[in-house]
Amino acid sequence: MANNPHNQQGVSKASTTQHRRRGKKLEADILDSTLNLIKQTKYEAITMDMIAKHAHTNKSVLYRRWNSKADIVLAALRTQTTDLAAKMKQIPNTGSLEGDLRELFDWISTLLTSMHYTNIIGLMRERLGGISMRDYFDKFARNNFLSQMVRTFFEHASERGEVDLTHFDEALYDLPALVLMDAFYATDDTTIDRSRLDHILSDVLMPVYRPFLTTGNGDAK
Amino acid sequence: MANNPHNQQGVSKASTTQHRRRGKKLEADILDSTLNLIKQTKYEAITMDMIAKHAHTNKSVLYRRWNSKADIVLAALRTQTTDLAAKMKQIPNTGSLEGDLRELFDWISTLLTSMHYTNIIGLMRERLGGISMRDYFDKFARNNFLSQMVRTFFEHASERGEVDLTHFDEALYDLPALVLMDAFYATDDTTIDRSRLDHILSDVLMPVYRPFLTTGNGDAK
DNA sequence: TAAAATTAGAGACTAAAGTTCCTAAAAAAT
DNA sequence: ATTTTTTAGGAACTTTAGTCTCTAATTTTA
Repeated sequence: MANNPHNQQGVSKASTTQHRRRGKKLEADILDSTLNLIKQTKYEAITMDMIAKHAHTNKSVLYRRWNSKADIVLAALRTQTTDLAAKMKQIPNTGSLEGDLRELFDWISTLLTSMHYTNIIGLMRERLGGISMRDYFDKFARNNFLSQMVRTFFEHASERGEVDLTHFDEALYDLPALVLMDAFYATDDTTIDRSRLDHILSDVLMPVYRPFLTTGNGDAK
Repeated sequence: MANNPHNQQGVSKASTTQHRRRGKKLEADILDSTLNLIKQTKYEAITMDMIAKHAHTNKSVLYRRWNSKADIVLAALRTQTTDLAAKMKQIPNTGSLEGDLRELFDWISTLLTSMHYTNIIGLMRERLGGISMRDYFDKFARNNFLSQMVRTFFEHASERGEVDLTHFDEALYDLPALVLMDAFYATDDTTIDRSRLDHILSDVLMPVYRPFLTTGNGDAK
């Protein structure tokens, strides 16, 4: 009772207790710290204690909010992608399926090359190498904005009569996500640059989608 | 010197030292044990000590041969797939691309439904949930026999003049592996049955590949 | 067949994820 | 303003992957 280790009587309160953050503010700070760490260090090299220390908090605080290291890192990354998705504001509507897709790819390219995101491929390949398949599929590959957006493009194209979806299987909406994922993971290139994305769109995806276009009559060029 | 814990003088040697296995024999036993374990328990619940104990050996023996838990489990699974790949003996050559693909899918179906492999999807989705993307891509998705075989089918088809590969991108050889992987991981179904595989081949892959067929003249049905 | 080189097996050790329990701030309720 | 509820933060603890070292069995070499 007499000497509680916390009552170092007289020592300026600045160094002892700095106004505890809680709720959203604390959470935002933690994710921000995590993001900073993942920009500098690869996933495997980051420890939960590091994240906690970096955010001036404690491991138990982290586990109260997220279930695993993968969860917290993915959550941190998602703040960024949803941020940028919001910036993209309205869904592309150029009047043609290919135009819409190209705008989406432009945007991905911007996302990847913009200052903040140059490392995102490195991130995915090197730093997120330890993230499990299950996590990846659950949280990124399916039901993500990418596949959603592609689906919307096709719906618009269908309304315009540009495309015939009679024999178009649902699975084909996920193709861009799958092929991009493949490109991110299965290559040794350090960067996925603009030309690489162009290649994927022009030579892989469009050839797949083109046969579903109803260019004038029955068969395309 | 007098009482070395190992010299329990007189105790039948059967219980003390049972002829140490080494080399290939030991390795085969370990992989076999691992396979047995993964059939019963999910990946995350298996420990290296369990594997070692199960194979009546020691953890250090495991790490002498494989670099990680993922490695040893993948190695164990691969013994099975390469086993079956060997049984498949010659590459399908039915005279048509679709026929060849269908035979490959038949074979995958057999693999998945045969006694030994009913659990392989559960394995992939539940028990291998902890395997990293990187490991997966490096060791399964790319440069695997599946993509290789698809490539061969297309080469044969090209030789027959059945298909025109001028604008066919390399990435499309990997499509079956990617789509199957997606099906394995991103669904909540317990089984990938025959009809599911049929659907993937008929409604997803064939529509993608068909436009490259040179059925008679320039454009197909 | 004895000596030398390998390699299995036992077990201690390290590091980091994830858990638990406790104390003390901060916020909400009275 | 005081009590109650919630939640942050500290720290010890458990588990398991992965490392390291030592001893003894097996194989190879001479």
